Amino acid sequence: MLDKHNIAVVDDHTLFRKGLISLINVFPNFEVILEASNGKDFIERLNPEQLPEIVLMDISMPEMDGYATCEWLKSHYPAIKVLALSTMDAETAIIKMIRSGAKGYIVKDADLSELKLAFSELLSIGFFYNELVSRKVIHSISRIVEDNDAVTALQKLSDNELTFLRLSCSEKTYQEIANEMFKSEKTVDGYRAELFKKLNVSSRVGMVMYAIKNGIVQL
Amino acid sequence: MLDKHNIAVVDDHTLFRKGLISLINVFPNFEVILEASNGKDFIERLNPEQLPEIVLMDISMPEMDGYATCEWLKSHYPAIKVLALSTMDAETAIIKMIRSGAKGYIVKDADLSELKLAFSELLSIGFFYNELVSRKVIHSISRIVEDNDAVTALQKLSDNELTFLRLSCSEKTYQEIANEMFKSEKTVDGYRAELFKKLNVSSRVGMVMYAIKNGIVQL
DNA sequence: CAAAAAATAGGGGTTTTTCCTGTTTTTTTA
DNA sequence: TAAAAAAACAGGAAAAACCCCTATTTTTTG
Repeated sequence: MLDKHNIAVVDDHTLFRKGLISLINVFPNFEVILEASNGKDFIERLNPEQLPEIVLMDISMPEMDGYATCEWLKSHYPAIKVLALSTMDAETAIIKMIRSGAKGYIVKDADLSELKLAFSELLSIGFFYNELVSRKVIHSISRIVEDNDAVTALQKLSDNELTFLRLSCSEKTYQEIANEMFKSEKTVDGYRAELFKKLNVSSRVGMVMYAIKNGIVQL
Repeated sequence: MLDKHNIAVVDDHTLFRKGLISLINVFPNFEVILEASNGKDFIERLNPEQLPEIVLMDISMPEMDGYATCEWLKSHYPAIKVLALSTMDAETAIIKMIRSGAKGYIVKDADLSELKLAFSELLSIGFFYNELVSRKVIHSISRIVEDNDAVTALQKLSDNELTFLRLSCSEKTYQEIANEMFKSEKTVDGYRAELFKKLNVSSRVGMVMYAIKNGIVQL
């Protein structure tokens, strides 16, 4: 009788999670021992007596997203391998997830055989990067510096800058935004200038697109 | 021995589709008889000898999306009930899908019992709208006219307007866009004015947000 | 073909955005 | 608590965006 490998599945979409689990449990040598709907939930449920070897983790989740959870795992349980699972094949998401410590990346429209392959590779050689990911990574090497800026920029925005940025994603004039924030128009012009520098943009449109791209505002 | 109800599942994310199918097949009175990765694929596989009663359909898919497929079904097989399945709980998506003929809407983070309930309701009373959807629908009633504009506006944009709109989603000035399009700045100013009217916006930022919201440009 | 519609372009104006340069006020920190 | 740093505010000016009106030219259509 063989020892099954323990898997955890973290995804906020219940139907997807349940379905994935039922698929994995059909594999003869893998078993899902833990499921959670987001990073916070996962950490709470994590039992040190029975740790998973592989965590299948979605990127975008409420409460605590894939990046943060991956970072947490890296520092608390470095032996646990994270396989990032996402609909996005966006370069930035892949890079960011790998930076956060993910050992592999698989898109949701992959097929079962690829998932199985990913599991095996993770257990044998410790990582799994298919062609898609490799291509994206190679393509991004030239842009790593900018990406880095983009990733860290978010943390450095002040509350006022963030509020201003959100309000700018509208048809309001800066004058109207100033009124809404109970600030002088010259003050918000300062926020604008600061944001242009921090986000590396040169127009309000660029700023708005940055905000949308990085989920600072939702449409 | 009971007759199982036939279900079709249309979703481009293979893992999700396969998982969902394995979940549904556990239901004693439902059986998945058809799976497809997008609308076009679905129509090709559809066998008039054995039609599904319910089609679980994703909204955003390559080749042919949920809206178009739903419209096609409405005119070709009006008896088949579409249950829209999406990660988005955006009002516009729900409304648009219902307009296209979907008989129900369920988000991907619903749980299994809700899916089962949706199936039963579809078969018994012909539709399924949970509170989430109802709330969104009610909230949108006041805005149906505008939504209607938004839905139809897309078809009415000329090639030049579309090109201009896409180019506007950048930090280029209108002058630069005019050069790129080999048009006078006054001409593109005309496109701008026309787009403001058609999209019902009053600033470039509003125009850009419309374009992003409606998938005219991708980030 | 002639009328209508759409695309192109211009003139000239106001408002908003962008970009300088500063000063004053508040907050942080050594 | 005094110095330093950060935030708020401001004048002025150029660039860009926005707006209204008119006038060709091209395309569509009855």
